[in-house]
Amino acid sequence: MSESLLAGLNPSQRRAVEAIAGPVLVLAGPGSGKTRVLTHRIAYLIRIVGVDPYAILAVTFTNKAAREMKERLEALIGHGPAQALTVGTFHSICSRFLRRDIHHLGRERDFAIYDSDDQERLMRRVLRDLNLDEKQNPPRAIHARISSAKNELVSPAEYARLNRIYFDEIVARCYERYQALLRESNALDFDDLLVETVRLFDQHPEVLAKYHERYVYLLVDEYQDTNRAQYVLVKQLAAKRRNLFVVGDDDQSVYGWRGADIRNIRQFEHDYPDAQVILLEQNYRSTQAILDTAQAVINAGDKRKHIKQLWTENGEGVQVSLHEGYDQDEEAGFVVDEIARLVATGDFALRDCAVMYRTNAQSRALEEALIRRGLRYQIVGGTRFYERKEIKDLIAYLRLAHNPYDSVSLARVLNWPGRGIGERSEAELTRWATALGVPVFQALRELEHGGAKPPFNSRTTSALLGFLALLDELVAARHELPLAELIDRILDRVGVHEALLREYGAEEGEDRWANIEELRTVAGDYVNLPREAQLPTFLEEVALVADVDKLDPNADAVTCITLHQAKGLEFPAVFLIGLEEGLLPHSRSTDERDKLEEERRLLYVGMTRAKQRLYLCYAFRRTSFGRTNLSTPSRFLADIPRELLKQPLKRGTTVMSPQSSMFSGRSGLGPAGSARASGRGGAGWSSTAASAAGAGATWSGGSAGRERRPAGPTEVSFFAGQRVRHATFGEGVVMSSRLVDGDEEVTVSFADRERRLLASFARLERLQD
DNA sequence: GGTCGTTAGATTTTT
DNA sequence: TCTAACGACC
Repeated sequence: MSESLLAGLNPSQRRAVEAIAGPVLVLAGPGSGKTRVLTHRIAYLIRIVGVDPYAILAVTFTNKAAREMKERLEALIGHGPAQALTVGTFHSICSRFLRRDIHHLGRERDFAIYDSDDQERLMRRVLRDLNLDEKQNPPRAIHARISSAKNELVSPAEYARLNRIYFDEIVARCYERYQALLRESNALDFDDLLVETVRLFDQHPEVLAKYHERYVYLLVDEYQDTNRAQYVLVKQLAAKRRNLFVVGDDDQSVYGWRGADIRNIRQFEHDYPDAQVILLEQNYRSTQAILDTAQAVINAGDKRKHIKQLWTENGEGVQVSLHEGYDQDEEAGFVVDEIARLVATGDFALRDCAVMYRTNAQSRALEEALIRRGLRYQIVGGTRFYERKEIKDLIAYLRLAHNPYDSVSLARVLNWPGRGIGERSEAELTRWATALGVPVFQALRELEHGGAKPPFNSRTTSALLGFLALLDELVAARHELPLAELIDRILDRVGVHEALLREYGAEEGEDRWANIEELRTVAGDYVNLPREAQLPTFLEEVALVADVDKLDPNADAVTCITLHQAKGLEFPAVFLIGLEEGLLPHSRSTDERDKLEEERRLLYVGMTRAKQRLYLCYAFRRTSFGRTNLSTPSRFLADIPRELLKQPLKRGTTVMSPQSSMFSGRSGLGPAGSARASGRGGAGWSSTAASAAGAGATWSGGSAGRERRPAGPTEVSFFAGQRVRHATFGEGVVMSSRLVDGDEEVTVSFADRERRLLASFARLERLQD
């Protein structure tokens, strides 16, 4: 047995599998077989060392990874033992712990889990309660601060103590109130799942001891993306046994914005001085050509402590391609054509191809091109199923059946479908509950008993009582019915179908109803669980599923996915699109070095997803927010030696300026390449708006024959500051000018206001100063 | 209290 | 370009 578990592992992987005791850090380059190491190590512990699977806890980054790990383990150790393992994300594992032990913190186990939408709604209520203006204090911004504070394990009291700017004082007050309302609603938000677990272990050593007793071996995947709270949690759990095995790659740390702290992995040896450190450098995924290109990008970044030298026996492979599209549509057209071509060769299936991008918005042009071409595809993310209004409304009813104190869900459906409880009455109800110091549900109960004098007229009162009766009925039904039937009861009793038809008309109403039916089908799968467990399990899974979890690897379809979600996946052919300044690196990440480096790693992650073919694409101009702008190729591209890239030249295409030797060679580029390239896009890419739009741009159309060349001017003829006269509007000053769809659009500030004019029509007269 | 039309703002990335 | 939120009306 030992043979088969270790066979086929390289010496480093083998060391990692066999390093049983004490802390171990595995720095695993992309495609170096870390999943294999994790699963084989677990199997090894069970089969060879004789560890009870019950004593093993493994943390993965997504539910999908957890599921796959379990599946692989089933093949290695059998169904029974695999089921006894604890495998999941930090959030799902914490949720499980808390369902069991949250009563030690004086709370109830039926808590609801608030997602970002719920969190924002609750924050709105907080602002209203505190009489703060939403415009001046954007709920999302405040919540973002609170979320970061939680990730850093900073409590409301501590936050208030930290003397800071005025805004923080507001945040502190909101934080306090926000937590109070969560508690009143018997709810936890995503961050609380971690924070409360840490607090539980901190305040109740006897509970932690129980977990110490149980979990002898800890494994954590994607350790580079852990935040402070997760770091502390791991430390708590590992404190006694110290059998902590973490796997990660600081080159793939891309969740800094979510509180992930790259130092957790970089300082592991400092935290655990006796740690064994194992580097996995052999890559089994990609061709050498892809690896070289990816390493050129990552090595041009900041210096790292452990520099991995990735290598592979996979052979050189096909050169990485670089492609400039005329605009996002042509870029998408190229990608789609190329996918069709790859598939036609018979070497690739649709499922082998993935297109990756920085922002979800980029998927639109792509989706259109795929539809036009008739290729099957699946888009990960975007408008998520569980975020659709009708789905969230139905789930709100389910959550109320589970926990009627859930104030966000209550407010959500209080008047849906409309039952005569308008905005006014809702506000009144909330204010009344706040005054009484009770949850809204409790306030409704007061109304029923005619206790404290309620501020409602008789019509509103009876509407509210009708709603309360409905809630009571659902809460009762929750104990009597299996999940699927509970849903049917809600749909029927609430009149969801009729409401949807009334609200959206026949066509859209039926579409939305189809979504409801889909949810109903999903719920049917829970019938195998004990009746009492069906609803809570369902709600928890709904709350904690990630989009990527639903990716179907068996569907024969092109995968469209953000770079973040692509982490951990691999595809034979990968297209990275939108490699432009402002997009990657994203414009909000260019002002800080750390953020910029994270963008670089993001590109690296994307590139290293590719097994055989990698295409790097950018567009010459791009429309966002309905405005078209010329774009500059990403500065990171300048870090790739030109000889590593193949630029598929197409008929009649000369890309950009004559010196489109694109890369001025790497000589002298050094690690500061990004710094040098900043602002102007790098010397090699002197395609600033002016030169690209100017004489140098000998662009003559996209791929074979698709004529998209602008017929109008190729460079702007008006400049900011210039004084002009218009026949109707009089004199004005040019604010800016740009090329749009073959014309020049000039923004001019006239006496009354600013106007956008097309140069070809406006006949602007240039005035001398 | 519900409906319609206008407008400002939005898009980083997500458990 | 698209959406949610707001204000004017019924």
